[in-house]
Amino acid sequence: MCDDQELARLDRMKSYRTIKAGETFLWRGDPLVQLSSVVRGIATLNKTLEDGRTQVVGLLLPSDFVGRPGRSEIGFDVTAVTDLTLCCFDRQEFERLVQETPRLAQRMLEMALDELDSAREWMVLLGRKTAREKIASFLDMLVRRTRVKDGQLEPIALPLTRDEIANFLGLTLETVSRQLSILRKEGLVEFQDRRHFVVLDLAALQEATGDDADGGMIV
Amino acid sequence: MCDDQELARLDRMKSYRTIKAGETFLWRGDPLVQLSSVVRGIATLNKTLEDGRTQVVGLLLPSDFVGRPGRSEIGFDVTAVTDLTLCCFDRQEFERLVQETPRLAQRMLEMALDELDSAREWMVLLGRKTAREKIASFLDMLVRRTRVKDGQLEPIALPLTRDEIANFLGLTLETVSRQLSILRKEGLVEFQDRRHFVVLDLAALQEATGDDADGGMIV
DNA sequence: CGGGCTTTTGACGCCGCTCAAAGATAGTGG
DNA sequence: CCACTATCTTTGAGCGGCGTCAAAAGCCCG
Repeated sequence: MCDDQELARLDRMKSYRTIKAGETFLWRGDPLVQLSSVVRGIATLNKTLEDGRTQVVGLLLPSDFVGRPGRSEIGFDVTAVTDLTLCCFDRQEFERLVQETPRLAQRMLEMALDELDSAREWMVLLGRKTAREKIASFLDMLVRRTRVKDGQLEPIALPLTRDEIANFLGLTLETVSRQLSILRKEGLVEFQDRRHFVVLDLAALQEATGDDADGGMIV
Repeated sequence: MCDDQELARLDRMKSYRTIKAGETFLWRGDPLVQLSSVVRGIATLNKTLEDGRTQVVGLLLPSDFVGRPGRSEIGFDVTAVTDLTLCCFDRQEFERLVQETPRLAQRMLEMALDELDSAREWMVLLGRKTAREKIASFLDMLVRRTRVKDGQLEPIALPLTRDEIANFLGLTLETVSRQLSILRKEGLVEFQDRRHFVVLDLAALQEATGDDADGGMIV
């Protein structure tokens, strides 16, 4: 994340923590005593309305930051989607480090602004896209994420259940399932099992996102 | 925004610009040469899909920042809702200033994280709330914003047209109009003209937002 | 007074939600 | 190895909220 003797100091104050899949380990409103960053696994930031409707407002992948310096309360529930390993720091000590380390603050700023851009792209999806476009956008995002490593048409992991995807896209799990079936029947994608798919027609998939050519997720 | 001799330096590099209501003055994809902050008026960050559907992804009020340091391209269209006055800085010079001024970076970080929290609250609204709840949430946000100054039940300005509200909430202008009429007929609010309203029953309005008691917009 | 714009209201249709049931899949214990 | 169960997923039928299309009403400004 940074490259200096600050790393050494970060090193001394860090500790590791593991969480089992499915567990919500930070709750909105609780005091925020530790910050952390994801080492391994996937987590989501969620908010639930009083009647139980849930929206995922952030997806945390390895290297992503959890919690926010300069705030004493947790703003959103955080749930482990898979088994999770975190690298934790004491919040106040970390804040002190940020104050004394200009480059760390700049790096944090950069990360926050990137997340803000992603959140805004996601707002377009939530507010204006159809179910089909939402699903296509979601798959396209996964493709862009994994394409870096893979050559081309490798099978891609679908890390979330239908229900979790629904809460991510502002849909119901039934609609997610139906739209995935439609894309499959149209030959855009193919499933080897329910958690792994291959893109057969990337152009058509991106066409189905509703975005203009370059306009995909920044994520 | 900051309090030192940096201010003096900021002062020397700043210039003012005015934009007329309705004008889109920054376009997605254009090179980002100037950063600015809103002095007077209201602007929106928008993204438009290829078929014309538009989503407002940010509301810019006086003191809010426009553009983002560390990126060379504009990420979203920016439109003046009212007549607008901006205070502009050269981007590269501002970035240099940020690098040399730790406290400025920390302040920018704080602002970015606050915006990120608002964006996430907004994602819940866009993804999960009904039209009625969206409208109630919007009015409630305006109330919270203006209540600071006013004692209590002063008339509140509705700065956007029905169409702009619709693009903000992920609705159509007709639905916005209908839901406002319903809230009016139910006696929760009263309109003196189409751009100014009074809240008659704040408890009922907040009940209608769908949030739990404390859970409103952070904005 | 007249023309353009915003807003309201109505009628209707469709997309996605709800309710329901059956089909996969994985994990567990006999 | 095979029930047996719990969980996840698929698919269907029906409905309702919100979008679409259309027209009328209110408002601003010349």
